[in-house]
Amino acid sequence: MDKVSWDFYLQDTLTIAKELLGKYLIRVHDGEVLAGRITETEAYIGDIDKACHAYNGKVTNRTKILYENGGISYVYLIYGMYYCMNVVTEREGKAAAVLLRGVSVVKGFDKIANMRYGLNYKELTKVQLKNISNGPGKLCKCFDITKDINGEDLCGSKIFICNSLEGIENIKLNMKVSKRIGIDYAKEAKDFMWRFYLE
DNA sequence: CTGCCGATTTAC
DNA sequence: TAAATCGGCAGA
Repeated sequence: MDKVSWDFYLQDTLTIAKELLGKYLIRVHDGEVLAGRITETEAYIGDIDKACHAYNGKVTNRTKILYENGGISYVYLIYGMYYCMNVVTEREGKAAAVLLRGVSVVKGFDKIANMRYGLNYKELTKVQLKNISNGPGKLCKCFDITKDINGEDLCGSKIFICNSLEGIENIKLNMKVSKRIGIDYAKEAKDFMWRFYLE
């Protein structure tokens, strides 16, 4: 496995958000390898972004992790019932991250189907297949990403990202750019074109 | 301590 | 279109 190295995460956040598309999120769960190809991301940059939890230098127990050196995870609970996973980016002192909004499953099908729906992969309906991991809360459920993954080293062995996977073809698809989702409260920042996805 | 609210999902 | 559901955060 061609694991992404620590220095990748110190780059500019928008660059990382785009570069993450097509890479593979790997989760090692009870010794089993689960993998998904990243298809959708969003950037959050504290300095200028009212939608960022650490906007304008805000530091709380939850957000302090966003100020650390890139290369760790930031997982938080939203709406009382779903987790969202972010990749912390840039150098220590700058609060920024990339939210993972969608992946397509490439490895660990049965385990993931069971985690998500309590079914075997072959039992899933067309609709369930289509919607299995196409949202931030959904992919966290698929990969069992909860708050005990918060702060996890992305160069460690529990969860990390790879450029390529053995036996998996790297498909090249077109990248699209748009406004971010679900942040209507964020004034002018809601219109930033910081969402990136593969067709 | 109280009360509001959200980087979502799903079912009605 | 609305309900589910709870931790973080601000204000008192």
